[in-house]
Amino acid sequence: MANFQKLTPRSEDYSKWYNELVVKADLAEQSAVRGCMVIKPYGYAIWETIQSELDRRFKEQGVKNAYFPLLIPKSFLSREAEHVEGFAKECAVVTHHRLMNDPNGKGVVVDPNAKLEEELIIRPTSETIIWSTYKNWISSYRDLPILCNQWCNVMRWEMRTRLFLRTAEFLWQEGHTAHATKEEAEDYARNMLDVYADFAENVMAMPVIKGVKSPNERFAGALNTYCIEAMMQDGKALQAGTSHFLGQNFAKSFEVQFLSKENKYEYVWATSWGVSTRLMGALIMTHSDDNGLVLPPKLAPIQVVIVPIFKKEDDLALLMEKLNPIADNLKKMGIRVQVDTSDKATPGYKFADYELKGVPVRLAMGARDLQNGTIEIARRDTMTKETIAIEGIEDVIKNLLDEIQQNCFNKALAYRTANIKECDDYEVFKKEITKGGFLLCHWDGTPETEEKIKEETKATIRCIPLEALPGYKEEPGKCMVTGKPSAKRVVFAISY
RNA sequence: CGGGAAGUAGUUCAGUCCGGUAGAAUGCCUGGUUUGGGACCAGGUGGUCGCAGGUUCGAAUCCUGUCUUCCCGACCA
Repeated sequence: MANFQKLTPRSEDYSKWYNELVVKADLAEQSAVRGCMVIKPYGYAIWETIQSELDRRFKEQGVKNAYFPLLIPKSFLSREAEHVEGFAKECAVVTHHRLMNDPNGKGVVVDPNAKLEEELIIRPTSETIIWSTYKNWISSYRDLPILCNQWCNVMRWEMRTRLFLRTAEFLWQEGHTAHATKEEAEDYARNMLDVYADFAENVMAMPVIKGVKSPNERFAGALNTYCIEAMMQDGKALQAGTSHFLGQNFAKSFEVQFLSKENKYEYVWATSWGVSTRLMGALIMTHSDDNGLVLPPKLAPIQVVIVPIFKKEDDLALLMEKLNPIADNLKKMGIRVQVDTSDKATPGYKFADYELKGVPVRLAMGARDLQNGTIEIARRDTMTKETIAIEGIEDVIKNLLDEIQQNCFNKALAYRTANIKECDDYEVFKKEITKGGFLLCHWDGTPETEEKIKEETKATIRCIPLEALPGYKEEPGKCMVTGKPSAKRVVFAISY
């Protein structure tokens, strides 16, 4: 244990161990550029898996990928009043297009003669540039719907950043759709929420609550914002994905009209939806433990690692005679396998290192196993291991991966269930909310009450659930603050 | 932008109060012994002490200024 420098989380100081874990796990680090992050290769491999799984689901919905410009003319952003209000405070602005040698001989300076006539904004989101483009793509009802998505980076100059959860630059996908009718657009926004929820629960093994944002928390320029909310291991809420029904706001701002079957000009209806590298933060904070990352198998870049334990080259050769066929069979079954034959680290070091990286299943074989015809199989989620016969190991592993995937989800769901309570008394609420977890409360539906609660407790309405949570009934009641009537309970929590 | 803290080896930090040869652990390199849970021994590499002034025979240490980072608020996917 001599070399094992502090990885152990001080659970009460979650963000600190989280940073430590991530850096140690070779996922990402903060770069010299304020608040931007460097995602290291192993971390990026996780992001690539997220991308490919989501992309497949988008395409099933008829979505096509496209790419739009990084720089947005300042005037575009100001076309939609609420939108600019929401983003103006966090925009990076390009003002010049050239550098020159410093006349005083100190490196380079901005050339004052290269000032742009109109400043350009580095996209914080692409609604405006995309809608200015859609104007040229749409003239008839036959052009609709347009279902586009782009994978890109965006920049929001936040006051304070937090690795993965709120970096100045982040990677994401943003979908932007245009529809002929209100109903179709609303359905689409709602439908995308289901795609996100399905991905979160079945791929990331992260239970989420599907809901609607209150007007206060709504996206700038949207009529309705759907979201999925997840609970992290410290009881705080994290918004993991959003889908917005934008109405005709952007169509009107950018003059996007189409000629209907009835030969009338109408404004198109819009949606936008996105998830970001924040999902990587969600992944880590949902499943990881004191030993490092825990990855659900469907997202693990390495699903099975095989570690031969040997002293000499000859021993390794004997072991590989047994291990190579296993590795080959697993690969044929579509399982991502890595065999670590390196002699540069001891087995103990390798074990700990793959645990840090969250590899779901580890196989180890040494001289002892070779004699007995056995192999050691260890699972990351429970940190248990057993020695079993080599025969039929492939099927055991396949089943085990499924079981681990399910167990990750069950564990997270059990934690969430244990930390959700109903609350009808505001004084009790004030105390309970500081302990973390979600509180289901009645709310009178007014922004004033929500604002008051936020000021007094820092808690916000995470969402108004679309359906009753498992084990709860949807029923009317009275607002816990004002006593006014409420149709159903909403989810309150402290959020990231 | 308010309130706090910190900048010293690749990394984590000690040394600063009370000025006097630049330190530890870890990492990295070499050699040997090891290898079933982050091995051990020996040797080696590695720092304009954030930057700029000032005080002093002498500054990592004292003084002034400045820059940067982190934490807590306001803002947010």
